[in-house]
Amino acid sequence: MTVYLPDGKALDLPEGATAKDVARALGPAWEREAVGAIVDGELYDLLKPLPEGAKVRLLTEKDPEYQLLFRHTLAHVLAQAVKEFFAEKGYDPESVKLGVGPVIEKGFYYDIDAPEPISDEDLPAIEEKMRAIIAKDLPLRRFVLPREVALSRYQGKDPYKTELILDLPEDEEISFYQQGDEAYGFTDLCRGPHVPSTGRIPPHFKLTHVAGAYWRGDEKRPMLQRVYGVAFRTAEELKEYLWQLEEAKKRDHRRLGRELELFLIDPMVGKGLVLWLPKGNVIREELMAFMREEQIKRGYQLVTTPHIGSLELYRTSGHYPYYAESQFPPISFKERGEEEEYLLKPMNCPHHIRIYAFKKRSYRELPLRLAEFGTVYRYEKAGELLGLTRVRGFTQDDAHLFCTPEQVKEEFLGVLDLVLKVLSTLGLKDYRARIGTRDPKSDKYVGDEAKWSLAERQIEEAALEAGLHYTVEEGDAAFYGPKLDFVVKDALGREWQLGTIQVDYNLPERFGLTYVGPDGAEHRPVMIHRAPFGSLERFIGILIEHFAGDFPLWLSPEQVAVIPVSEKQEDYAREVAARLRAAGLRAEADLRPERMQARIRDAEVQKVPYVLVVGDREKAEGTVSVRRRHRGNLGSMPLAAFLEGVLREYRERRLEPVF
RNA sequence: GCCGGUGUAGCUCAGCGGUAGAGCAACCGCCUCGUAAGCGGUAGGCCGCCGGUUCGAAUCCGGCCACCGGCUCCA
Repeated sequence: MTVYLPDGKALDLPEGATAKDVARALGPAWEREAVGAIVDGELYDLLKPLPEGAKVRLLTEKDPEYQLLFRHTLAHVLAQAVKEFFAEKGYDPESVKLGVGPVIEKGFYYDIDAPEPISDEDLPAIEEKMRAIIAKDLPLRRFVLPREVALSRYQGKDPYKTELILDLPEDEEISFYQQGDEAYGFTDLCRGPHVPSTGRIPPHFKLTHVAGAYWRGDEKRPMLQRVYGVAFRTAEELKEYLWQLEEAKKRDHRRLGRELELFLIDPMVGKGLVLWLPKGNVIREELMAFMREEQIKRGYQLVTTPHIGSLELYRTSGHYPYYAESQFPPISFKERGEEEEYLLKPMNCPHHIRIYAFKKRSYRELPLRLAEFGTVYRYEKAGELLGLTRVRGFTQDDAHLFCTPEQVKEEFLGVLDLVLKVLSTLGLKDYRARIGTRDPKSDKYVGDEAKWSLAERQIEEAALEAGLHYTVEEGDAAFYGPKLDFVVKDALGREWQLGTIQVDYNLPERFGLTYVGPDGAEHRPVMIHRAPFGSLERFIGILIEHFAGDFPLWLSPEQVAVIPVSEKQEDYAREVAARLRAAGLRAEADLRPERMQARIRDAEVQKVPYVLVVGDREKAEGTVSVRRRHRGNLGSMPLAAFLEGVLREYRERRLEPVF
């Protein structure tokens, strides 16, 4: 057979040759250094036979793909170590059954059905066994078995592997990787790729935690134990990762929320229910004021609707009983003889729809844009709740745009512009856009296929026109329509959906909405659901982590702290603070009987953007000594000059300080 | 909801069968101070809740609750 090297040179090799043979042909240095190969753009190890005519580029430990190889092998080493761990406890190694063990972002995991729970305390012992396996430098071998033989290895012993084999397509090769030999080693069903021997795994890895994980992600199936690990090429990378993890924990919005007194989640009030403290509420109010301004500029009208609605309303919309599992149960008065039942509102759209329907609408009124900071309640599963990012009661910056089919694209683009304005105003650059489409195999969607396709096409066209980078994810649509979501990661790498724009042809149909067109006939409007922040709770949670608590001036709960050097300047400090407040700023004089240094420190720790230190000199001259958060003393200036600058920073919602 | 872990003062944590501790915060007092913690004192606890084992439980066991890490779900 013939393969081609990156420089175009052909290499003749015997049939069934691997990248290892390529390395050998290139000389002893390559034979020693090679760990894998890129074959026709695909990552191969040294063990898998090359296809005829392949373009082969060998990889060494310097190539980034090396990480994928040894992380994958580490998963196998982990599995072997866990089997040994339980064997030592007196269990039959066969009683440790294996699910899947893939490579993930910074490392790997393996899903294991163990005879008894694995706890975090077991990890050091397992890790030690892994290091021993690596030290033995067990060579890896790849082999292929016919389906029947492969099945017989696992049937009656390991139901997970059996199922994996049964689910492989008929024409797929069933490969195994063996490290070591029959006497000492481990063999796993695996498509690879791997490093050529366990000794090629750098020792810079660490088992991090254990968690339950349903077999194949299905909550109706057994739960396996997932052991997670991280692994890097160098000790520095591992150290850096662990350091970053510590730093990320300091940004955690739950921690900062308490330290900065922003919000409280009190079990006595109820889990997943947020109490906004005065300081956190400032952030909410500022964000709402910002959104109100933007919406009014863009022709929205504001409405207010109640927190509950009749069950009939949600039966019509389809939210009930479709989402019954994640709703607080209906409020019923049947025992008092009243038939009517209510639902704590899980969505605002039905209320807004009824506002649309309250009178006959003309095409001249469209698009009609109804906006509301609507608080909704959803009964999220207890184990899902997380700080501000996953709660049971939250406020959406919700709006529904009712328009003609012809107006959909323009309206969608208008909303997209608003979402991007929100993201840029807050400096959120690290987001991804995701178009959620309908999964044709699922029956959770309402409405006919033609309308779905139309809506999906319109979203994609608008996204393309706006030059947005996006991914399309099938099955991520709402039950009534496809959507464009903006997704960000929190400090610990978890993804959260913030803004969303949804095109909906179905709810107008279900509610029988119409408008009178220029032709005098009745037509069906289209709805766009949208929430640029998504939920204020989640959005602020993400903002806290994004800024690490160092909010830009316009969002800072306390914007200026005035600190007199000693008691002698208290009157001046009070006067300065009063002038700032009169100008609309959030300013306080700190008159506590602490040393000036201590009060400055407190202001820093509380992340107040500006501290004005005033002593005898400032008092005499009518100036203030300006100190910027994290930057230190900037020197003195007239109070009027400071005020002018800081007001500009505030009103323009600047991310960067003026001083 | 499921698997594993953790609950000690407002916060961070020590104590892990024998009368409950520290630092910070709070409160009181002294110091009157020039850009990130001045000094001294006082008070603060059903050791998450309920039950069990024990002469004796913060400590061991069980149940419940809350939280943490994942999984599942997310209009």
